Amino acid sequence: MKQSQYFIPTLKDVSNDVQMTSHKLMLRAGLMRSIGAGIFSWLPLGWRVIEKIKKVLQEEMNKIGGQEFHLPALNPIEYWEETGRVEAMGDVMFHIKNRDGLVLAPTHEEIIALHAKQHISSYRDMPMVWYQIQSKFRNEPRPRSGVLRGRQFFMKDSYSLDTSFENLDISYDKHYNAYKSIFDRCGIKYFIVGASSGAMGGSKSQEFMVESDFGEDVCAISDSGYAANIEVATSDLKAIERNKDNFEAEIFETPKSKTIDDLVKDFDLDEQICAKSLIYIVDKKAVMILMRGNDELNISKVESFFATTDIRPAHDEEILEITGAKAGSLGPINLLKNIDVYADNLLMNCNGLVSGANKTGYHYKNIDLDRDAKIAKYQDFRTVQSGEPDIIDGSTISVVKAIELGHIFKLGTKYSDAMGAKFLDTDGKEKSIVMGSYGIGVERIAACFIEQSSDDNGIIWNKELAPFDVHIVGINTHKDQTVSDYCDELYSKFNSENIEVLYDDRDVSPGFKFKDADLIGTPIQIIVGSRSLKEDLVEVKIRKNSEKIMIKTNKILDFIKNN
RNA sequence: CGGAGUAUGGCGCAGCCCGGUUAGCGCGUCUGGUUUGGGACCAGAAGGCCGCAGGUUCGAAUCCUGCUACUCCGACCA
Repeated sequence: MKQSQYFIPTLKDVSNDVQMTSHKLMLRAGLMRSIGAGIFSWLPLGWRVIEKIKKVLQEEMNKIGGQEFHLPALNPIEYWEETGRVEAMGDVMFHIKNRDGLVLAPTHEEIIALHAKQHISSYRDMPMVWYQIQSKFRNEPRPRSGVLRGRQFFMKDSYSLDTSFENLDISYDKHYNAYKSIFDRCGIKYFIVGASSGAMGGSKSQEFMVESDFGEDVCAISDSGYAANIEVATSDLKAIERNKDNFEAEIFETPKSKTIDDLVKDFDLDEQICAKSLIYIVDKKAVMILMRGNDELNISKVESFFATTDIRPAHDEEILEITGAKAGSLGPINLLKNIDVYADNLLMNCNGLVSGANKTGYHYKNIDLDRDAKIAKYQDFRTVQSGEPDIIDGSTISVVKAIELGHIFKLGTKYSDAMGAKFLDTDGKEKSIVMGSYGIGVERIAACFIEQSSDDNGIIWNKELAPFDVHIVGINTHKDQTVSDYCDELYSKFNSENIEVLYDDRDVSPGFKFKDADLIGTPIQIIVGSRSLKEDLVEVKIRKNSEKIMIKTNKILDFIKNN
């Protein structure tokens, strides 16, 4: 591609609003432009990068037997009603206003299950891996950080269809390995965490994560290799030990202590033994959850424990009605209404606890959960924090922010049951197809790569994702005929050898070309100037380390082929 | 959805508090000339209903009200 005829609108600077390095560089290098919150145009150079990513995705998916589809973004809502996801998706799904019954698909489990129902009827028809790389639409409440969270974005989504959960394990493992190959080939540093399945449903799920301050996920990782999304992360902290002395529970006045912090300060107590009592409305039913005073409730764990997302904190009036006290004085003893009380594992069989008395301005001390309270179940409800020992070998956990690049799910039969996607098994019995679903954010690969591979001058592409293999920088091509002749010759030679080449033949000063070349960041630049050309040499600049190599003009093609 | 901020030629910004000539600056663009190995220089030129709608005022980019868009923070902790 000759740069004088190619649209690469590079910029010297971008608005101060743009925070993320990758976002800045995508704009500056002329890869992409935003036309609204979470909506982007890919410009020719950026589109080449997206195409490179797609190629890696296609090759690795094809290797595990994937078959590429292209499913419509416009979906009849009826299929979404069948699986109950119109409600589950809520505002996230776009609804078409001037044509009843159409939505924009945020994902494609329903349509896959539909086609499976239409045409998969025997165990002989499986396994299948169906995938696509296609635009997804999600009405994100707050798009952010450039292409990281958009309202329209590309997703590589694939779906496995199997005859049994054992075979689902095989398809899942194939995807797991394919995803590793994909991110390895892209040259991205990532880690894999166990995750919550959330609204998708199903059993096991894992996420492929890139550590970044701009990430929206929080993960617990340690040197031993422990890695889990904070939603499901656990640590090896032990429950508080029982005191030998076991005094009678005793009520005491705490008029000024509204929070655990107040209580600790006002009465010089250990924060650990001040149990906090949280009232939640789960599936319209009130429950109390007891936590150590210094612990944070993990709402994802609550969701998966109760197997529902219909969870909210109780309102003040509800709290008063249920407990007989205002928030700040709640506890497991003397509740007004008979509700189930759950407690975090770290409080298991504890005594000597301090907690509210369900009488505004009063607390109990010396509470023995075994003796004084009725705990429906002890469960892990807490959020892991940095510094805690992990469950592998006690290595210290760090809690880091991360960007979710990919997510793989064992869905099971949730969607096939709902849509009636069944098959006849070897035993002649009708069974539901067992599904898995697997997604990768295409733009996020580009963004994460740039986050990890750039310097002050611009992007540093690797071979796999680079929009072009080489960039010929012709010095004074418009003044020096020998330079432009040689560049032209090199350019057509590369083209005939299928080496993807960008040739800067513009009539601009050398400095300008150097700056743009570094910003665009192809792995190799070939700098052609009259001085070196007189000695039959050209200069090769390796972008990643700025190494400069002088090469004989007749050897340059071999050099590029071998690098 | 809660909070904060921003909106001024193509891009990046100043001006606004404290209303008052013709709304500035840098980059980019166009013309001519000089330049050419790390974003050249000189001269000239084009390009703005100062986000939208109301209001206050003799007079509004500037003050007030409403709306819209965008950006950032937050959406367990009783």
